[in-house]
Amino acid sequence: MEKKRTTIKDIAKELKISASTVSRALKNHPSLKKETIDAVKKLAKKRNYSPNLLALNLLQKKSNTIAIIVPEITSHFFSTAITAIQDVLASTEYNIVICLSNESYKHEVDITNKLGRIQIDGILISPASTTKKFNHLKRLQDIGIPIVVFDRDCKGLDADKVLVDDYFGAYQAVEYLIKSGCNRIAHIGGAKNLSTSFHRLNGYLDALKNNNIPIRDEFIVHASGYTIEDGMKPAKKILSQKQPPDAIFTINDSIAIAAMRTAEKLHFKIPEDISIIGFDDEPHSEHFAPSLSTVWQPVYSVGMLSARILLNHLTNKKSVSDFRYEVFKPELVLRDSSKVI
Amino acid sequence: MEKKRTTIKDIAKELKISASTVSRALKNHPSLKKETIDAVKKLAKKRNYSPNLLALNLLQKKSNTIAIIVPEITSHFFSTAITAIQDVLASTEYNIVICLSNESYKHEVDITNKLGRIQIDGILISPASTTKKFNHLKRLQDIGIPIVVFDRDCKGLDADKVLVDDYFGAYQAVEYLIKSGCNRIAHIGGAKNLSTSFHRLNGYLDALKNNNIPIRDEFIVHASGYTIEDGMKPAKKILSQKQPPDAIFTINDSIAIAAMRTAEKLHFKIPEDISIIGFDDEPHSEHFAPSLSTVWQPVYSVGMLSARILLNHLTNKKSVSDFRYEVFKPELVLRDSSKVI
DNA sequence: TAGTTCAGTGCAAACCTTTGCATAAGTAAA
DNA sequence: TTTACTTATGCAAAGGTTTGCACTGAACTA
Repeated sequence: MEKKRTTIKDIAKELKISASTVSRALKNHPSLKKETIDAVKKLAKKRNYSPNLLALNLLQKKSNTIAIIVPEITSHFFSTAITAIQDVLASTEYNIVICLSNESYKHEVDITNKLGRIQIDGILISPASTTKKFNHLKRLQDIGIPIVVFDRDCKGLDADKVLVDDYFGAYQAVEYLIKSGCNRIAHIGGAKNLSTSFHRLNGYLDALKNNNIPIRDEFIVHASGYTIEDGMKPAKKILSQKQPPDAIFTINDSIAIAAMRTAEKLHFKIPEDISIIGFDDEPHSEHFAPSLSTVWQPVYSVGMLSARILLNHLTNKKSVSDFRYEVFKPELVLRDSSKVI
Repeated sequence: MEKKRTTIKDIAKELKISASTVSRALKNHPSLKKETIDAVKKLAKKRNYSPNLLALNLLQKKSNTIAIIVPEITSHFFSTAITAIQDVLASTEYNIVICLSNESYKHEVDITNKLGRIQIDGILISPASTTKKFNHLKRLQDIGIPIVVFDRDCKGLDADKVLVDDYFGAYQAVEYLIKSGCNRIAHIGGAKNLSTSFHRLNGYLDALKNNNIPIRDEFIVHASGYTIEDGMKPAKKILSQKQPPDAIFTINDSIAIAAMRTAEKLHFKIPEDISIIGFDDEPHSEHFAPSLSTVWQPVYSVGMLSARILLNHLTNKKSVSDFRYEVFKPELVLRDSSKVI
């Protein structure tokens, strides 16, 4: 039933020459007779020959494959980052495997083990929110696999890093809220040990401090995930207080939607009674009711640069210990969910 | 610098036994002495041995890898489908490569060629909108690679198929519009040769016909892509006619947003002056202004079933010629962008 | 004692390709 | 005619693992 794939040996046998000659002919080796080369190429085409990459991989001890490890792909951020990476890598000979950790440390470890076994060439990773140790990544570095960390930092791991200045983004957003007259500003944060959450929280805190606004613990809540659904409970908790806030800065746009919907249900007017600013600037955020003020991130650039850095490592193996640390600046995008100054 | 990976040979040499014995010991071969097995396992653990999958792949002539080929991953539909597939495949020994065709036939062909070379085990595909011929897929089937087509049909290709009843979804939506009193119903469609666009268009047409509503060519426009941006021009074209429609049924939710925004700009009231129904039911669609009526698709189920069918083919190789054809029913979800009956 | 059986292990081939070195035939120079 | 060199090609090893078959030595049977 299944046709057997044509191999170099088949061609060699049919042409009554050796496999090595066939191999060289296909590569236009200069010391071969032109007729031999032509004959081989002709037959190769006729037999629809394509090299068995598996054999090559074994020979070269590399799989020509790059892995991307991300917590999920349903959010705009990661799907866009992956698209950017793919766009850069498409023109190279590398295959791409995309692995979803599902925000689980255990999954992530399993994945990295698997990747080690198939002799992956390089890794681009944004760690799971539950990942606190990075031994699994160090192990891979130890056997010579270059790793580029993007968006979510791996504190303590020496590797190339392409990040976004989350602190700056948060600071800008909260400072704007203050300037627009808000002084009871709440924050719905994300998973606590994520660098992104951490820096956004700090940006929020510092903006308050530097403007002499008291920090209230009851105004800081953490969402358990990143979907609208995940934002509902924290939003309710914040908004149903006796003395509710007059602004909310959220960890991402979906949580911001949750906050907006909850605010509406509780008869707050946006932005008159309460301003809301998100983070990410998803393509849809402009079209919510009201349109969402948010912090735009240069996702595509993050993805592209990460891929380029990895590619660089793979091409010139020399500068292994020389890690790059790149930080992109996000931008505040003002729309109708926040007051005009 | 780079530590060399421990191989079976290394262990054999150190223990002064043969590589075959080591191989068997690691697999608990019954004819081996218990002490041998223990000794091997102990050393293997100490040396942090992990099998070289590249060698195994070559031996077994398969890569233990399944490929997913999709046009893009930034939309909710495909990212969710992929997540579903990944969820099913995570517990198996298969690796997953995700390939983006970028809606380009040429890309798709390049991808399939590449996949053939790395001896992929199976493929899940939703073809690009520009793909009309399927020889590239047939070629892979010919060398024994099972293919499961999902969501977007490949007309003329014999393969397993997991689809959504787009005709039914469209018919339901348009019939509802008619029942709610609309009789000048427009349609913004998608890429013309996609099965999904085709069936949704037909559902639209038949609903009109069966209710004796004349079909107007000026009410049928095709968008060039699937983003909000792509929907702006078609929406404007339809809405700026002297005798504009009183309802629009769009190929997806993003185009529906474009229609809503355009309608608002032209001072139509939704749904009083014009009803709008989309397709997909993205997580955000509930939160637009107004919340969007749309057709929900069982994406996750589509992904899961596709993966299961492929897995089945890989486990019991026997029933190769027995293709499955599964169609899921979508569901109309009514919100505020359409009138209440 | 010779023959049989069996546990335990090793050999070598196979998977496919690449590549350094060797070899063959042929040509040109001495 | 011999030497030296060129041109064109082949041999064999390497990469890591699996597996059918063969082998060794010991224990047992007749």
